[in-house]
Amino acid sequence: MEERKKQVLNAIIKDYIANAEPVGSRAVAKKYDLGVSPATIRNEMSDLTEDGYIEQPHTSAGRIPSAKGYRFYVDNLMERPPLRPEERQQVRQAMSGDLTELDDFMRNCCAMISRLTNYASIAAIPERGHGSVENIQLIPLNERQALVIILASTGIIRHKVIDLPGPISPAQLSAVERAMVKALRGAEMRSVSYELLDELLRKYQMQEAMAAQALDLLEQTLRPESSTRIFTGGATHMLSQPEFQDLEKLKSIFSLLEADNKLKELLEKVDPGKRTLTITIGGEMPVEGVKDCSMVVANYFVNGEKAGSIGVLGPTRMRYGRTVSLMETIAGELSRAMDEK
Amino acid sequence: MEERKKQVLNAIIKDYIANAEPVGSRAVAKKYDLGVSPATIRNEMSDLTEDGYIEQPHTSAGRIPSAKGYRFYVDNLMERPPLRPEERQQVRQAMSGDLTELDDFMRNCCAMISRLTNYASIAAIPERGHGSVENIQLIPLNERQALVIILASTGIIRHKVIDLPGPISPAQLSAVERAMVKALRGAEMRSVSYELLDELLRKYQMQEAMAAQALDLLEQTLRPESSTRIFTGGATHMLSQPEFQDLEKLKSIFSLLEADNKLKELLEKVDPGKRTLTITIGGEMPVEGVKDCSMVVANYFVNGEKAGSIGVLGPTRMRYGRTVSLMETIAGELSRAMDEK
DNA sequence: GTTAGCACTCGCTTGCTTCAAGTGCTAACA
DNA sequence: TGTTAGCACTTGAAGCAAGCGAGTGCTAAC
Repeated sequence: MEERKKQVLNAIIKDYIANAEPVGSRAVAKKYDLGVSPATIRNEMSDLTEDGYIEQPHTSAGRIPSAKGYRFYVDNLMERPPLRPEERQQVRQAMSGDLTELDDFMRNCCAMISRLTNYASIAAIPERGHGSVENIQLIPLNERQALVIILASTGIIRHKVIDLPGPISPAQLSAVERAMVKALRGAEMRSVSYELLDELLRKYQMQEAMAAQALDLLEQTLRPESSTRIFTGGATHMLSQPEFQDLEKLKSIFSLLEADNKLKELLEKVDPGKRTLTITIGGEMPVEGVKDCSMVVANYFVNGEKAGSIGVLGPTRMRYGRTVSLMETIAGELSRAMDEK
Repeated sequence: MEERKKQVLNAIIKDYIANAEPVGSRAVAKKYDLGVSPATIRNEMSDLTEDGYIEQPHTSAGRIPSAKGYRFYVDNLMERPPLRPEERQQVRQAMSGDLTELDDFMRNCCAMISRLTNYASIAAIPERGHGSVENIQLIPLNERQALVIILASTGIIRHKVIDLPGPISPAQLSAVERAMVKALRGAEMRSVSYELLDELLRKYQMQEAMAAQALDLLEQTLRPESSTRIFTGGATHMLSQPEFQDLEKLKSIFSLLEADNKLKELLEKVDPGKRTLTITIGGEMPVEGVKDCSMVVANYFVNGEKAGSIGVLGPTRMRYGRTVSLMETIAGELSRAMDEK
């Protein structure tokens, strides 16, 4: 694409992101000093429309960016302004929270993101946690129930009340506990599975009955149905976006944000995978009802392994550059906070 | 109030709750068979308007109930239809969830309420829990941190990672644990405080240094800042209420529902106290921004002591009777579920 | 005390006009 | 050949008047 076309596209997108109103040739010529007249801009805009980068809501209106236009902008034109000191400060503060109360920590993190971006935020953490197993404790509650506590190397604690397969004395339970610790200390949290434990326990030649009990315990604790925990924040901000004055659109956005399983699916589908960050724009969104939205999702890592993802959901008219800068910083800080311990 | 006036008021409120549109004299005469003509109804309506039970949006419209009208309705006219079997079934199912995972249980409970009412739901549980202390465990994580686990008689488990006042060996910690259990087993959860523990520990003549440590532990665990936990659900339903098509109203409702501390305050102020249930209507609402809303809040009890509250937030044009029936049932079932253990 | 009748009020809808923004085309210009 | 000025044209939004209809309040008769 010729340089001037890029400049025109850039001007249109910047202006539209700022004002949420169709941009005319006159406005481009006036505000963004390209050294040419509105008529020339009009010609460029006509070309850009033909190529699908911008659209006309109706004949007598200016142009608005299309999904393709945003995509080009994000890939080629966008600047990534560094965070301002006070913003960096807010990120730091959220990160200084107590990691052992992970739920509160993540909720707080979402609140911080929404405060800084004015968009909705979504975070996912794997239920099993990450890092490696540091300790396992089995605490008898009564004859038929016990509390399993797994301490991860990240400092995060998982706990779950489980039903015992049969009456087990505290002494027996403690023997099971010792065997489990021996077998699993140092293992990767995410790799701790029914199968792994089966293998390990056989290796350590636990007696058959006890092994079966331990397996059952662990399976209950790590049951896959609760494989991801979802947090959201700042949905209210959506009400203030001029493109979401339409109640129907709001309904579909809010019902998505209230449905954890749909959010799970969404986050999985837009996951950046090995990369740190991914941007999904409008029609690229993999679920219905939020085709007018964009997402910026970042992964964070513990020991080089993906530990979770966190993102923002906003209108396609999103301040991409700023949001990307923020999410990159946050993901980096999150990785650091969890690695450190 | 004369019988016929009551009938007219009842008819107007019922109709307005059902259709969300001003009710005219003709409609009342036609749909609700009072055996008199529209003209007579008009006279009654004129009186009711004068007395402030109903209002006219403008001259040529019908009447809508005022807050005073709703209040009279709720106190004198309202019927409380029993739950339908399938509704009762849904309540039962939500109550059959795992109480030890109290957060999930309450979230699920809120979801059920919102599904049945189509209003937003709010629940508060005291962080300290209720019932009495059944067991306390201190688990060393490292030299400077330990995990405190408190098992309540309700079957609910509280846990918290605390920073130790100084390096304590596992043996020492276990001595502290034994002393704490001895001192506190059977005590009321809500009464477990710094002061009580101080007294108890002295009685049991723990050595000074260890007592100080134990006190510090417990104080951290029961720190008052986290005194109530709030859950919400079904905010999306508000978007479908015809009276909340106005974005500004929605904003104030949603921002309230996102602010846990404001919800805490709200629930405290509308608390039924000793009674099971309270209804707060429109202008009676104690916080700004939800003066167009009503709330039905119910308490549930463990051993005759208030254990928490749960309620719905909807438009003043709420189906009060139905909602009251539902909330009474739920509060009853909640009390039962927590008492049983 | 109740009712029929009727004039009156007032918001909502419809259709019309006007306005302003912005385009696309053409012809002139450098 | 690329750029620009000029201008006719399109179209949604805003403003306005007329007509409609739901509903009222009053009066007089029952």
